[in-house]
Amino acid sequence: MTLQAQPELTKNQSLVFSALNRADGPLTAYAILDELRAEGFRAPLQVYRALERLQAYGLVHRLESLNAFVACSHPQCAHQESAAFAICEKCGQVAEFSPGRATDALKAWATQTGFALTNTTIELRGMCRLCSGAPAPCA
Amino acid sequence: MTLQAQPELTKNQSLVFSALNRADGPLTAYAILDELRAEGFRAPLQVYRALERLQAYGLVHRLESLNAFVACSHPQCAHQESAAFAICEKCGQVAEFSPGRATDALKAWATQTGFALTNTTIELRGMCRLCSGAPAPCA
DNA sequence: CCGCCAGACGTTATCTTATTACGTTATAGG
DNA sequence: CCTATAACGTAATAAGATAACGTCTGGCGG
Ligand SMILES: [Zn+2]
Ligand SMILES: [Zn+2]
Ligand SMILES: [Zn+2]
Ligand SMILES: [Zn+2]
Repeated sequence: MTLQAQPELTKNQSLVFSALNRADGPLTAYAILDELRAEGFRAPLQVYRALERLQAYGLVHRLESLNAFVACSHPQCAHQESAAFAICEKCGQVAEFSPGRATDALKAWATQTGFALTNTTIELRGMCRLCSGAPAPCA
Repeated sequence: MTLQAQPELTKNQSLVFSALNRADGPLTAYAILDELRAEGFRAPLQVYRALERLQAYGLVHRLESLNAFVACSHPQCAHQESAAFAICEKCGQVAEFSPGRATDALKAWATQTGFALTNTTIELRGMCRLCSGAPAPCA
């Protein structure tokens, strides 16, 4: 994770960050690009460059299993602890949580094995409470 | 995961599976394709179709953070338990292990939250024992 | 003030990864 | 034999990510 200090965001970084915050779920880089064409974005690299910084600042997470990005749910805590995500396959909602005990278990494995752990990806797939409780898509 | 019963493999499935077993690390779909051009493979879809089945049979895993695939390290056990992977960023080796306690913790979170969990992705990044112990790349 | 550097930016082209669409072949059941 | 199903072959295209280049800015030493 190795979080970087966070200077003030540049214009492009702010635009990308606010696009992610407006969205009610994860966005792909190209979806962000389309969101921001009105603001003058023209090329994927503008999005990827901003995302790279935002991730380094801990404001944005990448969902590996979706090739998509979400704004951090609790940026204030800068959650040094690795984050985990529960992705609803019905409605697309993503819940971010802190997998304290799971991370501890993985760290223990790493220590035992001699693996120098720098980063952990945890992504859960399934259905959120609302979607699994009712047949209709959740609000 | 929902593992499927495993009938005998088709020719293409066998070829893809053996390519993954020959490799000493994960392969991308296109790397597999190149491996198998000599055997008559011509198009990505031949690889993706075989991978799809092999994953369903539990013989192959996809590494989400690499967009790559590995043969299962212990296919005999059909590890209903979700697998976890430790990826060395120096030498590229991948170690598969059973994250029992971590999975338990994630299941507990899901139960508490009302999330109907079907699948868990756990991928660790860092350096393997050999690479972090010695400056030279590990054997 | 001037020259220089580093960081952000813009643009194009290209590369990698994955899927859609459609037609063919092999095979098992009735 | 007829037909349904699964696997296969091929071409085209979509989706995701990066390389390579040049420009523009603001800060700083001289
Ligand atoms: Zn977060
Ligand atoms: Zn849902
Ligand atoms: Zn396995
Ligand atoms: Zn290594």
